Parts: sequence; structure tokens; C-alpha cells
Amino acid sequence: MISLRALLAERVTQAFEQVGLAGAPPVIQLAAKPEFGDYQANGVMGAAKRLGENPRAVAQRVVEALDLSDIASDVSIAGPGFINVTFAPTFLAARLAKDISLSVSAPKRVVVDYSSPNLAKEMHVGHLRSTIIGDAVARVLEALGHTVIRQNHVGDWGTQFGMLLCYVEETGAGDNASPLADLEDFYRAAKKRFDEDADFAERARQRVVELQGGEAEARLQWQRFIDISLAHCQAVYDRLGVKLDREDVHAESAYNDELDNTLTLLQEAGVLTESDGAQCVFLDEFKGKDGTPLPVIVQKSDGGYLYATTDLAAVRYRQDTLKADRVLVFTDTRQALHFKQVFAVARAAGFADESISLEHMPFGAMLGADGKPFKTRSGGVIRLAALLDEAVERASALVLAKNPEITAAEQSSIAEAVGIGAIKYADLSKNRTSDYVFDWDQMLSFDGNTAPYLQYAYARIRSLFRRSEAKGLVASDQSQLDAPSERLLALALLRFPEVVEQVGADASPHHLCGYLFELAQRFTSFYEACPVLTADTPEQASSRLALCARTANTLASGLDLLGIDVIERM
RNA sequence: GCGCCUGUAGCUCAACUGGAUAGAGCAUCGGCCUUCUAAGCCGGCGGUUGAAGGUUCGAGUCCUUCCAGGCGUGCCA
Repeated sequence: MISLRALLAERVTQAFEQVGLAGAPPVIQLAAKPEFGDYQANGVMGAAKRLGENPRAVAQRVVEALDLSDIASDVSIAGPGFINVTFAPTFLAARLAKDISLSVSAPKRVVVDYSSPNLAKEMHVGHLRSTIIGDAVARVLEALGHTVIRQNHVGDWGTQFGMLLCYVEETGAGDNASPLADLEDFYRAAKKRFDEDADFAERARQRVVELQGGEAEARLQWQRFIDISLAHCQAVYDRLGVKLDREDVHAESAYNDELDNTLTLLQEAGVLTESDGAQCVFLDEFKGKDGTPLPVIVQKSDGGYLYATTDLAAVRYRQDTLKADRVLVFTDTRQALHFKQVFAVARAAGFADESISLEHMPFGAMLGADGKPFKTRSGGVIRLAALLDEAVERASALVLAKNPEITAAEQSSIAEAVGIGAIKYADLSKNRTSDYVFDWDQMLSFDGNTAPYLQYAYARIRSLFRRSEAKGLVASDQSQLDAPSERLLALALLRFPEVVEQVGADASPHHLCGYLFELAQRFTSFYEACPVLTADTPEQASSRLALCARTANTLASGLDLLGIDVIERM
């Protein structure tokens, strides 16, 4: 079903055409203030400006041509040419009675590249944002009807694997998984060996050459290591409720066989230049120091390839094999220049044609409460598994404090949902591109724009339904929107599709979070003002139960799109 | 040096891409529980949107110049 905003846009656009403003955007927004109505159309002012006409007069003509008699109770002109629209309660109620299904007019094939940890080490907090945000966006795009192809572009190739393989062989960790239980410790120990023992370092370098040359024993050991490392990742994904599995892994090494060919194709496209022994692509749009050309190096002077080469091969794979219309890559903002270059080279070389949209979706760093990069007290990286353990522990203590009579099993399942949900929501609710401050107390607070607040709102509604069922009350097909808080709640409920659409368009889950928070606030306001079980009449109770049911469904759907669990009791 | 990003209430963040009097939460102050979970609700306080110019009916948003911070910038990823 078309969203309220899209419906208004359609109507206003028709009116524009009738009064000679064809092509002008209607600019539909939520009303800035309740007294202005529900939505407003701001397009008249821009259009009048371009025509050199009086905006109020133009607005008058538009309103005369605008037919909203079936949906609006009031349409008025205000200020320099705002058109304010108030929906008729009967229209809102009728819409609310229908299922709101998410859909998109032109479904696409969308590659979502996210998480993509380096398998040499254990997952740490640096991987959290990509994993969580990418997963939420993938879920949203899927829900809108797009075909989503998840790509976990894990780092499984490179010089440090020689070091790790030697150490695996030395410790026998490949046969017995226990020394690899903590990959982070294992990496540090191997690094120590590498730094302190020249013989070991030499063997490690030799092992890389053997590995890259395809030597069977080296490949076997490497594969074992990768399997163990991926199992670590999978455990984190499963605990986080992230929809990634082995099927989605398309590792860097998967492009190994395409790298020579990628270089040849660049050569054939005529974009390749040798510089200081390295193979480079120079594009006019990238300038370095003093305006000198800035290269994208695709082959080192020693013949080795770089991650630019791999990423170029990945662009080809995603266009030619995966047939993607759109590619979203979730990495931190430090790689912005890299992807700008890779995408530009891909266009220049014809790896990506005009039909495919290549979008780097950057995100900022996670900072500690002190505003500095988020580290352990000793300055080390924080393992993701440890972070999740701490979240659940903290949530568990809170749950117990609020509800001492709870069973251990219930405490545990609530703590899991609340703790994990809190971490994910804290990240998702902030603007993706800026850095954000990681704060346990803030994210686990039951007040404010947090996962626990939303989960609590949901649990209250579920509790209400347990009681209403006991009393034999049933939700009606349609709600009466008499009280102001009922009307505000209804408007918020009907806004769900347009918010999800926006999140899909610009990969901004924080808009969905903001929406769900407002929905929950409007629900609790309604809930305080409008008794349900003790309503004046059975009809009123049923009407309000319908609003409650719709709210519960919307909260659950919205949180599910964010990858956050709801709970029946708190 | 050059490039990108950021700068909004004491703190954490919004502001639907140029719209009306810049909004929430936390903190703080004050109300509301014999009634559906007070893990809640209602209200108050709090702002020269880093600074100064400019563009126009209108600027947190766009352009210029500064200031502060972060990141990047030919052979790591």
C-alpha cells in the first residue's frame, strides 16, 4: 500500500500539472507543528520562485485544483505558501484497518557487503558497526522486496597468514582446536614469535610464498585455520542475531584467480600506467600533493597485488556474475578515498556500466566515554565476544534488580535480548557517518531512545493482551480515533512504510530508530490517557485493543528490521 | 601542503536534504501510583547551531574565509 506521504505527493503533483507546474517536486513533509495539521506540501514556494510569481497566489491556484475531499478534513494555505493538510479521522481509521505491507515500485538486486572481518584475528569492536548496520540495511531492503545478496568479504589472504600457519604447525593447533580458542591471543603469540625469532620469521615468509603458490600442505593448513576463524565469526553472528552464514562468505582469496585478468583488462581499457615500477591508474579527478596526479596502485613493483586490485575484481564479479543493480559497501569512513578511487577506476575501465550504482556507506569510529577510541583499560582491542558477554551480564543484573522473583531461565533469556539489543540499538540509533560514543549506562537505560525502552513498551502491550484475553475482550476491525492521543498514535502507525522506504534508500537505520521511539512514546501517552480494559464501553475497549495490536506488530516488525528481539515479559 | 569528515542545550543525539518559533533523551526542578508493568506519564529550566560574511521571501542545512578536532593522502588492508 502506498504511504501517506506518497499519496499526498501524487495528489499534489496532479494539482501542480493542472496549474502549469508540471515537473515541480511537491516536497511533502510531516507538519512542523501539530497546529499546522498532519502533513505539509512545501513545493509551491520553490516552484513560484522559478516562475517569478507570487507564491501565495500560486498556492491558492494549487489548492483550488487539489482534490483531497476523500482523505482530508482540512486543507489550508499558511505563511509564504505552505499547504497544510489535516487528514479526516474516518480516512485514518479506514487505512489503519488494512494491512500495511511494505513494498517498492522497482525491486532491484542489491549486493550488501558488510562485516568483512580479517580472519587473521578474532572479531573486535572495530567490526561491530559494519556488521550491525549492514545487517539492518540488508533486512530493510529485503522487507521492501529487493533481492538482497549478502557478501561477507572476509580478509583471508596476505602476509600475516604465513606467520599464523607456521605457528599453527609449531603448536599443533590445527589438529587440536583448543590453542585457537582465543584467536586474539594466538595472533599475539605468533606475532611475538615472528618478531623475536629470525628463523621463525624466515619460515613464515617462505610459508606465504608456498601458500600463494598453491602448495598443497600449506593450503590445507590455511584452510583449517580459516575454518576455525570463520567458526569464531559465526558464533558472534549467531549471538548477535546477524543473518550471515558460510553461504554469504565471499573471501578476498576468491578473487585470486581474477587478479591477473583484472590487470589485463585495465591494460586493454588503456588506463594502466607504469610508475616507479608499479602498475597504476591515474585519473584526473584525484590529485595528490602539489596537484600531482594521485595513483591507484593495482600492482606493486614486486609483482604483488593490492586490495584495490581485489576490490576491482569484486566490482566485476558483482556486476557480471551477481548481476547487481546496486552495491552497498559498509566500511569505516577511513576507506572513503579508497572506494571513491576503486569505483572511479571501475567506471573508467568499463567494469561498471551506468546501470549499476556503487555506493560506499561509511561509518564513524566507536569512541569510549572519554571521547577517545574505544579500547580496554590497558589499551588493547576489545574482543567482540567479550563485549557481548559484558552486555548480557550488565543486562542480567538490571533485570534481577527490577524483578527479583524472576526464574533463572527467564532472567537469562530477557538479559540476552536486552543486552544484545541495547548494544545494537545504541549503534543503529546514531547517524551512521559520525563517530559515536559507546556508553553502557546510556544504552542500557530504560529511559530514552534505547532498545530496553522499546522492548518494555512491547512487553506492556503483550501483558495487556494476556489480561484482555482472560476477560474475553477482542480487538475490533477498526478503531475510533476520538481522543487526541489516539489520533497521534494512528498517524505514527501509518508512517511506518515511508520510514522504512527512506531507510532503504539512504541506508540510515537511525531514522527507523527515531520513528520507533516516537511510536513508543505516543503509545505510552495513549496508554496513560486511554484506559483499555476499563474503557467506558466494550466497543471502546475493542477499538483501543486494535490500536494496541497494531502498535505491538509495528514495534516488533521495526525491531526485527533492526535485528533486535522483542520479549513477552520484562 | 592538499583532500574528506565533524562541530547543534551541561552530556548523548535529532532536525525527513532550503521551510514556519532548532527538537528528543539523560541530568536537574516540580507534579501524577487503592485502577491495564512508575522499567511509565505530564510539565518547567536549559540555544548567538564553532566564528564572520554572502546568496533569498526563508539558512543548522548552499557559497566564501577563518577557528577547533578527527581521518586520509604511490607500492598494508
